[in-house]
Amino acid sequence: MPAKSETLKIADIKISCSNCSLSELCLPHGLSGSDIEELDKIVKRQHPYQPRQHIFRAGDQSRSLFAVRSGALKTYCTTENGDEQVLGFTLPGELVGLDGMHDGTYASSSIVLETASVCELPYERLEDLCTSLAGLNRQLMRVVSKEISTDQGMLLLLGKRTAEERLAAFLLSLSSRYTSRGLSATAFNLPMSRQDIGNYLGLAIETVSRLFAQFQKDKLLTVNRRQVVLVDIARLRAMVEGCVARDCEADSHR
Amino acid sequence: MPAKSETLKIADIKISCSNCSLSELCLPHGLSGSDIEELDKIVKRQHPYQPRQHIFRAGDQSRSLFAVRSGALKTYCTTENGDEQVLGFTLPGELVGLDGMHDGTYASSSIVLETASVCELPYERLEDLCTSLAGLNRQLMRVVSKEISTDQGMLLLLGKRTAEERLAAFLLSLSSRYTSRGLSATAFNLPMSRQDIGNYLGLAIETVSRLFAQFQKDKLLTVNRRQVVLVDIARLRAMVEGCVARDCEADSHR
DNA sequence: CGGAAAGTTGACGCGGGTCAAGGAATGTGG
DNA sequence: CCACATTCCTTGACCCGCGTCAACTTTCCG
Repeated sequence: MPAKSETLKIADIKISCSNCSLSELCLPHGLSGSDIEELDKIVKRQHPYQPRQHIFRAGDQSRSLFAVRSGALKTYCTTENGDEQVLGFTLPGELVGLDGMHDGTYASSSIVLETASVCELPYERLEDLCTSLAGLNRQLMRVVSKEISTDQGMLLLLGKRTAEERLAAFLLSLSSRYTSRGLSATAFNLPMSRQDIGNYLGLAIETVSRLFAQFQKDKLLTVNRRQVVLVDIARLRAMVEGCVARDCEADSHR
Repeated sequence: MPAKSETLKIADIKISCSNCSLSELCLPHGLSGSDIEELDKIVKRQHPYQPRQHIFRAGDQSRSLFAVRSGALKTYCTTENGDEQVLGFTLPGELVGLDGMHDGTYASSSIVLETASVCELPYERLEDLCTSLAGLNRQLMRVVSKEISTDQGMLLLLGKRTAEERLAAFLLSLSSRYTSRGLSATAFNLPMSRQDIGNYLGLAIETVSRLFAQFQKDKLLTVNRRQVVLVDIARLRAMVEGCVARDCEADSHR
């Protein structure tokens, strides 16, 4: 299919790390212009992935990191029982596949929730580039280190917080992530189902549904299926007040 | 105190990465002999830390990774409310401080549970070394990536598992970690209090205590304060059967 | 020896899981 | 464009796992 590769080339001309609006959130953050161009050379860009397509699955040979340019992903793993644990949601500018570097296979799976454009970064070429660009190496470590901090924040949430606090924290996290992408802090669409939210927060789907209803009754937000408008962010913040780790509020500053 | 630095020098002669029995679990894993010697040169080794001493605290300027050579650490963070979430326990051969690399301060605190010898690895020198030793860079990524997988395993445990399953999984994890350090898989001392265990597993201290009693009644183990003997590992395994992620059982293979 | 910290055990109650039923939105084939 | 199925979401009723409170014992340490 020769037409396909031509389409790809045309796309490549238009899209690069240097003109990507997300570069400040993504790997290029803090790199010099020429370093970004080097990085850009190893990025593979493909046709958009459709909902329910997998970027990779747990157990697959792991060869690449993936940066999301648009859309939304869900990362999860599966137990031998067959039940699923949602590990996180990936928004534009964020990376997935970090957990595949330690033993050659991915430990989790990543599936598309909303049609997504994704940049693929082969480990091997990334590694080579890291030896020549110290800044890239440092930035990669930062991203990975931040991932660890985020996961540890989730441990706190799951270990200590009530259902109410968990949902409030979840909504505020989404809100601040949308904000740093230039979107509304108060009105957004949830890319994921109640099922996914409940699974992620360690709650039954019915509990999530009831909490949305209760939050609406309490005039904290309005919600209609996946459309959410946060009405009283201050009170939502108050609910999770003192529930986030000190010196760990990375999400809210960036 | 000139005698002090002499003591250190003598210790340095005796202890190095190349003769460390933990090198296979630690950063040197997979490195060549000469690479290990390079790594060894940047390691700072200090006097043992005593129980209740901090290796670092959340919010401190972060400058180093730390590798535990003996003893045991607890890593935790604190909310603004003042309550604590235990994030993990560090045994010999394991690293702490990975979460400090992304913004120059540690996101968590690390405190000594049992008198510990610790090797300090300054980020800056480690970074330099990574550009010349590709193997070290790769190994560092592996360690970090594994940390992410481990944390995500905990998310599953906290999100989906009953109190019983959590404690069983915790004991089995300790058992396998002791095994890979050449210690008994069945008889060991817990380096941490019931408080710490409960906090880590998202359970009340009373629940932990009751579960130990119940496990003992069920002939799964014997326990006397911190001395534990796992009597029926097979049944303990059965309890967490299907509760661990597929393709994620890193702990049990190494 | 005295006080504190750590651990155990029992009684009780609530947060949130489970089960069940039904409505609303979306997809599918005729 | 409609009938039907399916998925997603909501709401109510029930109840159990585990947190909370309290009392007591044992160990630790100055």
